[in-house]
Amino acid sequence: MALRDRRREILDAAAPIFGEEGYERASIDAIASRAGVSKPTVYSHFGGKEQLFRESVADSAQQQNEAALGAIAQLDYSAEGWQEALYRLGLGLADCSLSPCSVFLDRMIAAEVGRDPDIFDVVQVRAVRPVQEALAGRLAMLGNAGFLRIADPVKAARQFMVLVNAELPGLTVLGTQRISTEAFEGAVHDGVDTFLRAYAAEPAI
Amino acid sequence: MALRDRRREILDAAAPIFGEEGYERASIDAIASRAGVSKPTVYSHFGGKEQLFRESVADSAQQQNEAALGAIAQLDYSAEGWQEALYRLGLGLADCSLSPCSVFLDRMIAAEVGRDPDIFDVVQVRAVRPVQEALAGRLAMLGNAGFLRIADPVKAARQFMVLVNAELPGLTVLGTQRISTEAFEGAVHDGVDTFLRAYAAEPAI
Amino acid sequence: MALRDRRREILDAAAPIFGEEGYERASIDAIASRAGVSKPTVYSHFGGKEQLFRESVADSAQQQNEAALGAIAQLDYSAEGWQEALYRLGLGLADCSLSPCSVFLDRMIAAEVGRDPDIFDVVQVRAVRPVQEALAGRLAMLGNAGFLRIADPVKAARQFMVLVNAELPGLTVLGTQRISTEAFEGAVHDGVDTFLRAYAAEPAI
Amino acid sequence: MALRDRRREILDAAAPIFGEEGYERASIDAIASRAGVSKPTVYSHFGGKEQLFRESVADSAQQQNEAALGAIAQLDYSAEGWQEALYRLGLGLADCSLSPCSVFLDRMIAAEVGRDPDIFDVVQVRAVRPVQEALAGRLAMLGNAGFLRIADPVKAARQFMVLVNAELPGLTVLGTQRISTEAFEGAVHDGVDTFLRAYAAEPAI
DNA sequence: TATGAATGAGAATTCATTCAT
DNA sequence: CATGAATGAATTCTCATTCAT
Repeated sequence: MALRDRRREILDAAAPIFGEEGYERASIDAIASRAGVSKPTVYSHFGGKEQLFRESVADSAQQQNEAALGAIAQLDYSAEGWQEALYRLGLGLADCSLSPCSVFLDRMIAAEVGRDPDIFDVVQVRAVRPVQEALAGRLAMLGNAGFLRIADPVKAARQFMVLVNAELPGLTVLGTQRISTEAFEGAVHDGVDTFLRAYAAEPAI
Repeated sequence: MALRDRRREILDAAAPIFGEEGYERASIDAIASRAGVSKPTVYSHFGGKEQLFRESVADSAQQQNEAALGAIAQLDYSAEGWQEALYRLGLGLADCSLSPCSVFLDRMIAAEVGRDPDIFDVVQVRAVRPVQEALAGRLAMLGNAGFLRIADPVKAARQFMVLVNAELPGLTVLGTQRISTEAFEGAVHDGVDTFLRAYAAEPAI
Repeated sequence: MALRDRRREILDAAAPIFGEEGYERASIDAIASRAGVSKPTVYSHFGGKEQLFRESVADSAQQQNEAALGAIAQLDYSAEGWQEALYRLGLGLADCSLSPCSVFLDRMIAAEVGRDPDIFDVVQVRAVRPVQEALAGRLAMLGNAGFLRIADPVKAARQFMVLVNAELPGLTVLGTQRISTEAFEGAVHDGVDTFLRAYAAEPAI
Repeated sequence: MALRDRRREILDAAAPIFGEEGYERASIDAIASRAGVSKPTVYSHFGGKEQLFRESVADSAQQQNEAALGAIAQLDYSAEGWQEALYRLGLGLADCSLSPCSVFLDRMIAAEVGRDPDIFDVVQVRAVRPVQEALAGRLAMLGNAGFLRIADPVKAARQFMVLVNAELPGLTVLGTQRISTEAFEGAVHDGVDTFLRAYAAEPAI
């Protein structure tokens, strides 16, 4: 039990420090101190900085995954509400992208992919791909239902993601600045709009 | 003469090292050595690591800017060729996004924006915004010509950019892996396709 | 145990190196090496060069204080021996002034007072003032006993100190050169002589 | 001419920088810049930092010497005014001791005597000894005139110097702090008083 | 197992000094 | 002569990592 708790405490301490400072600047000292344990304890649990980092990334990817899947699971594909639901889905996914956890992941893979290409795969496999596939599945359902005309649902899912997030990096300085709700919702709305215009079964909008 | 050359040599040495190692791991020693000068020479020219980094980012942004504007300048908006030209433009811009210079910029701003928020603005002002506006101008011309229906050209330009690049990070592991020409062109094509479907004046495709 | 020992070992190594080389030339490397520890150990115990220097100064002031107070405590102010005792006191205090510890202090405060005015106060409070006051107290006793005529004992104490030490800097090149016992005793004797002539209750000499 | 001027300009720039920063912290860059010349010019005139430092010390010793000799030369040894003149002499010499030039010398010899014992001799020969001897000569005249009873005039001169300066280091933090005229004159007065009591031909005071 | 103490390796930065012009 | 540019050497300081307890 204590062992499991220690691991969690250390991971919970590591993520924000890695996220804010980056891999190099993050010091084991700071992480251990924030977790309330001593440095050798970190080593006995994780083996070293690199492994701690990987586990931290994997852990954040897991959380990110769960949050995004949660948003997708709520998508309604009934005849009346599907468009409205797609806008809400866009908001949910965009919100995930601005979560500290996701901002952390984006920074880490950008910064460390050169040093450790594995983390890219880890995040792809644990977070990006499952979300894309879940989203693709939902879009396919809308296709089957005749609302959308979608040849390649996975590709469409990726395009949905980038359109929904198209404005956000610039507005939030890569997730480091807060943004008004109106600006946020407007930006997401525009992305979903374009997606709908491109994929609507009939020239709806 | 020597002065200008030294500066350039150092900047040319700094960009790939910062790009591959990240700010922290990049050592002035390595940069000086790659530039064929001694460490104090780097200091006398740039004052310190942080300033060198900023100048390196600004310099890369400039290069990125020029390359992208070059691609945009070639856009043809005549009646016959405009669609073909838009596909070519997509390829050109996507190619810019995979250039070492652009990969360097993306990694650096993602990784270092927390430590030094200014670099985000520098890149926005020097590279992102001018390109967006030039692209927006061209899209607006296509709108005026009656080919596209575009309410907000700047927004459309951003969406064009993200659609064209939607698949590339995943395919190239954030620009660190080579990719086949076919895969590259296919990915870009899909992005332009979706853009055209969303913005075409008549349901052309 | 180890902690206390390390501190002491480092302080004992630092004082002569600071004393011989001065603050700037003294290198943490040299101090660590002389103390038989590694550089980071010095940093973990003292935080940095400046703090180590201050602690070293304070430590030397403490030692200097104890040595000088020891010499003063032995002053006899009985009727028969008081003059002889005053000569011996002069020798004792002058001897303190030539101790490595005192030479170190004098050099450091002279050299570094501009950079760090606090060290002057530290030495005054920890070493100079207590000694002056102890000496003043003894001189006042000699005054009360009718041997000396002393209006301001603290001032007299300062004058006693400078008279006793008047010749020594020149003879010992500021404490860096050895000196014969005769020369030393003669120099001190002259200072005490003058003091006695100035303060004797009756024109004794 | 220009050569001579350059030397003077550099020496005039060097003294305050050495005095305020100490030998190690003083940078040739700063000295050259203050003198309005370039670094190699300093080297061509003085050969190196160490030599520049020595020349700077010798130069300051010369100035110190002249100032002190000037004060001594004014000593009146007529029957009526000699005591008053001795007080004025004390003030003059103490004033010299607080001059920037003298404070600089004191700091430099304290700080650098370990590294370069020659400078102690230079200052002794050029400044301390001539002043002591001039003062000794004047005191001897007062002895010959029957005002003072002085066995060893040089020793008496040294004692005069230390008594006159006894309080000043503590009051001025080794010359780094200003002091009120009253405090200054009082401190000097006390020193001369004690000197007079010790050396007066008759128990005058 | 958890820790206080210690360290080896490596980083940025500064500076006296020297050429080529 | 005077200088702008360049450098080799040295210094402070930090950090991941490991023992002895």
